[in-house]
Amino acid sequence: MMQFSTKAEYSLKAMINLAKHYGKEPISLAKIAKEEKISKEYLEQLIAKLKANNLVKSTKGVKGGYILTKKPNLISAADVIEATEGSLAPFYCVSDADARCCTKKDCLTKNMWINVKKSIKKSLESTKLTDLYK
Amino acid sequence: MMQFSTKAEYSLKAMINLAKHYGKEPISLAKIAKEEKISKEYLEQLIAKLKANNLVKSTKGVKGGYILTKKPNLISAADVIEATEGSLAPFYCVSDADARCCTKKDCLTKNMWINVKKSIKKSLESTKLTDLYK
DNA sequence: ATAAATACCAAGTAGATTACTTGGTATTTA
DNA sequence: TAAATACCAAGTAATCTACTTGGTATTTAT
Repeated sequence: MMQFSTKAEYSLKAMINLAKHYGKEPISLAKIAKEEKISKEYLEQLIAKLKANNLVKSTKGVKGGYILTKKPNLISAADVIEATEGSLAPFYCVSDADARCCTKKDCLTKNMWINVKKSIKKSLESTKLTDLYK
Repeated sequence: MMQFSTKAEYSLKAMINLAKHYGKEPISLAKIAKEEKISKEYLEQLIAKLKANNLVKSTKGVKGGYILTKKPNLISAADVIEATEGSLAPFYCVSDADARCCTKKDCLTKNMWINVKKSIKKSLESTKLTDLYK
């Protein structure tokens, strides 16, 4: 089955948590993990990807933690999910990472996957962090 | 990564193969498998699902094989992929099979997944077998 | 200075899933 | 009666997910 994994779920929860505290002091990973009921050690790996994609920044040491790099209304679900899942491509032949596919000039099936990918992207890009909490 | 598996790929290939021969004699699984370069034994499992979803019908014995139950322009990619992949839901909380999700009355994240699912479905439902070959 | 709390990093692992294979039985036609 | 087909159930190797384990580096409070 084609389903986003808990990577998408957990990273969205973490980003929503940070969005709610936007403008305040950094929040530690331990606090986010506890509040969102996610393994801290696993979330660590996901937030590393969010940082690599410039969605959060960190400060070390006591009182350290994470904050968003941008206002919550400027970060989309697509940004978050693409960072942690790696791609929004619903099929390998339309993934940037894995572009092996049929060699045909104009593959009709590939065109279909391109459309599916576009529609997924559109949905997720139009959803901002601010749309995910009230 | 959220990607459809080879189940979607193989079953689409098989159905396109059958669509091209629509109205003629049944085609054997062995022939489809050979032409599409798919393991016959694996394809057997996939075509069983297509049959269970009433997309193909079979005749046994020598000269036996498979034919489509409907005209190729009446069968969508969504029909085929849903039959073999099990669901088009991009996240467990919007899957019919697995409806466990947050207990909140109006979960904003769930609403997002509902929209994503709808847009995937729309793309795949609008693509008929006849759109996948010329 | 030192201890505590934090981020950061690399490698290992159990369980689930995918993509098959294996070894059959049942049915139909030549 | 033999061959070709569909149909069926169970086993399996490789891969992926969702972690865990065991550290190091940095910063603040005491």
